[in-house]
Amino acid sequence: MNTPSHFFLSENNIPFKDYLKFGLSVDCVVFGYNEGKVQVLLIERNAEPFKGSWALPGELVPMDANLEDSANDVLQNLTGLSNIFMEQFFTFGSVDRHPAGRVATVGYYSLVGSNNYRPIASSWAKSIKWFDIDNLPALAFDHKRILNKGINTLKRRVRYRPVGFELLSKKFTLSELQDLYEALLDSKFDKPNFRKKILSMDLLIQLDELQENVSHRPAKLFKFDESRYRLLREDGFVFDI
Amino acid sequence: MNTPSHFFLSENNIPFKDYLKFGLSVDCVVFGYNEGKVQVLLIERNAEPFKGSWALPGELVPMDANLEDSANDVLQNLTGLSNIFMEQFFTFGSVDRHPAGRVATVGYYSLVGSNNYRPIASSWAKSIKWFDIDNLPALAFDHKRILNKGINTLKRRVRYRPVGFELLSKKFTLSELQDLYEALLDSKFDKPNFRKKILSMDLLIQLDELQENVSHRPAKLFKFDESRYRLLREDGFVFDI
DNA sequence: AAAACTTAAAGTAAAAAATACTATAAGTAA
DNA sequence: TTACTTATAGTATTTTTTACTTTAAGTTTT
Repeated sequence: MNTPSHFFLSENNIPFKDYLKFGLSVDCVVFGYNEGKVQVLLIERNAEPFKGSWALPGELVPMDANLEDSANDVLQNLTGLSNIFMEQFFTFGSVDRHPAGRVATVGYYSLVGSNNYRPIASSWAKSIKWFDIDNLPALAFDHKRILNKGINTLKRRVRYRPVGFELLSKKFTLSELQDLYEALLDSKFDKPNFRKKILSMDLLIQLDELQENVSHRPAKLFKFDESRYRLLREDGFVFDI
Repeated sequence: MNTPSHFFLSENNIPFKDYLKFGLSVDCVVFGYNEGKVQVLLIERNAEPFKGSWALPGELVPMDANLEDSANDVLQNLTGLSNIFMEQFFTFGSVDRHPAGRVATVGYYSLVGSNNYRPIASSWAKSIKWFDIDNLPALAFDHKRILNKGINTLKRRVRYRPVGFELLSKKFTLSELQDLYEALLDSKFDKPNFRKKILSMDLLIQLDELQENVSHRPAKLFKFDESRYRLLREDGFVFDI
């Protein structure tokens, strides 16, 4: 552990092949949002080790797959969706984190719009379930640590990138958006001021539609203006809430 | 690549052992700061592949070493220093990124105070050299991409964490601090306003010492108040410049 | 030793942004 | 029609940011 290696293989006596003994996996923290609560999708393991425990969905990366492809596969199998927002956040590689060998795992988090998912109950997990992030079960491996890091990453990034929008349906009201941000940042905002701030960014498109089936004055629906966001970003604009 | 694995090994026919064929390495983006320029430490490779090319310092992670330990070793061998600020930023794992096998690499960046380093010229690299980040040579492997991602990470994080201080000597003047931030964020600040902003954070301790050997009025020296920063952070304070 | 020069550092005024609050609009339910 | 709920517009106050001016404290030049 004190001899540098792949640049100076001649200096030690360990052949390159002896370094190719790692496993590599991806684990996904899949966030959702429902009824004012931020949630995360967990599976109940159907295989040893930790059979029967709750765990993050993930897989060992196949030798011929890139990391993002592997993470996307996990999500696709879980939700039936592709093209979901997904971002790497940290890699966990402690020597003893996996009981069966040296396996490092790359953590991804993804955001699933509340009406857009359909968790697929399949044979490869005893069950799949959404958990509120403030009421989580015990988890297999070091998944608790991974999940916590994922939650912290989301809470930090949500302030400086418009990732929040990904958690809502395509069309949403400003109150829904505000509720989400209040849940994510655990704070309260003044309603008129929140409106002003969001609208002044010029990132929302107001639709010619109103909320339906509500027992009060219906709110206008908006959608996120993604192309405009890209444009603004090129000019150095930083989303900030 | 379409069959999830380490949770449901029974479902496919690939034994666990066949997944343990990855190499894992760490690569370090070591930042320094000198004469108004942000710099990075590169080595000239002394082994195949890419012998003679410039590259990021790194090593294959030994089977019994944690990632951070491995990254620390690299830095220790390179600079003779331990306890340097160091943070993981991204993991690169494309199928074909290493010509000799499937090797994923975890990127770390570290910040070295300008008077604190002594790059160690040793046998394990033909040479070691600081490069200004706006004047970089071609690099081995996918190290250009790793380096760019490291630079972008630094430039983003420097706004919200007081990492900038790590790049200066323990004692510094406000003008030096301002120059550094101007270099990192590539912008100019008004001097009196910069002073006010920094001092109002209450994160600096003013020393009873003045700058020396300057041909003009000497400035007061300050140091970063780390314990106070930790305290403030617990109360939810976020450094922001 | 005085004058010129350079950078540090304090102060002040105007502009902009964030915050707190009030008023009105537009729907449903009784 | 009235009460009720939430949306949305508007306004006034406070705080923060930005731009600029002045003074201080050293070195160098003549």
